[in-house]
Amino acid sequence: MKIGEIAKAAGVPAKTIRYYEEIGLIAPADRTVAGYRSYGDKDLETLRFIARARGLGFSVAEVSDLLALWRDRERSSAQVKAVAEQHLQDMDAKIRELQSLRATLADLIHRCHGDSRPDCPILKDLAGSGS
Amino acid sequence: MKIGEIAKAAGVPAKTIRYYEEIGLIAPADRTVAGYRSYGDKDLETLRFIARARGLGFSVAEVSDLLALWRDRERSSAQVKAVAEQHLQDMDAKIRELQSLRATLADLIHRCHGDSRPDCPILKDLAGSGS
DNA sequence: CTTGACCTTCCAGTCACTGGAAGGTCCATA
DNA sequence: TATGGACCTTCCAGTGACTGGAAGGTCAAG
Repeated sequence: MKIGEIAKAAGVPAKTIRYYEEIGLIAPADRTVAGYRSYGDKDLETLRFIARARGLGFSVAEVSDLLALWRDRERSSAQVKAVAEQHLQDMDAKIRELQSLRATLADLIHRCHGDSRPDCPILKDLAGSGS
Repeated sequence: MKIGEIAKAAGVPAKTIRYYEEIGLIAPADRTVAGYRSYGDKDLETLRFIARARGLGFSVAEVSDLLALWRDRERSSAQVKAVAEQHLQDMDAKIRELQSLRATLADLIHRCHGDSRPDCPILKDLAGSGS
């Protein structure tokens, strides 16, 4: 496969694949005589793995760890679980933070009548007179 | 005030204040004879406003809009509310997305026994054999 | 007069791409 | 055989919102 084909098959832009190669997430691809990158089915599997892991919000560094674990027949599932659980904790922290901010903002919006008059609790609060 | 003082007072790093000036979020500061930036109480209020709005998750561009509205005595509260509501919708979308990913990940983790054996549903799913 | 804390500018790096320019390759059609 | 268009290549720059660090200027205290 050339890069455009594998890109379509894996659902990852060709540019991103070159980028992954550049940062060492994937191995440098074989080249045709003309210098075109050439991929096989294994590369497609790898890219799909990466795409799924990124889609779950794992960072590229985490994906790199997961890839190594994936390729290691000797790994323990505990190792994988540890990476996933760390990520879950990060997600939970982020969700909690967003929910807390959301609640504050929703309250501010609720208290703003939103008409043609200039008086606005949102600005008041941001200016520091609110709390 | 010099930049270090206002930075401490506003709870914003001096570097960030210079950055805000550079991108035009705040006006260029007055300078002392020696070339040091010099700030007054109004600048402190502005920086605090910015810090609070950024803390609520507004982007710098949104903060810029809110600042303009804040300084405009003729603005309607409806204008402010519109900016805030847009941001609330963005936050809601992000929270929903994170929660959905979190649920998928939590399920995967739950199904992984996490012992010394290599068998792991997390990797299986990422490899595409899971769904 | 020196020390150390502050200030200045400028350049580079973060993260994970994305866009675009300039040029090479390949294949089908006129 | 020429040519057009779709593909490929590399390299450089930009995104958002900072952050770190180097090299050098300024100021007050001791």
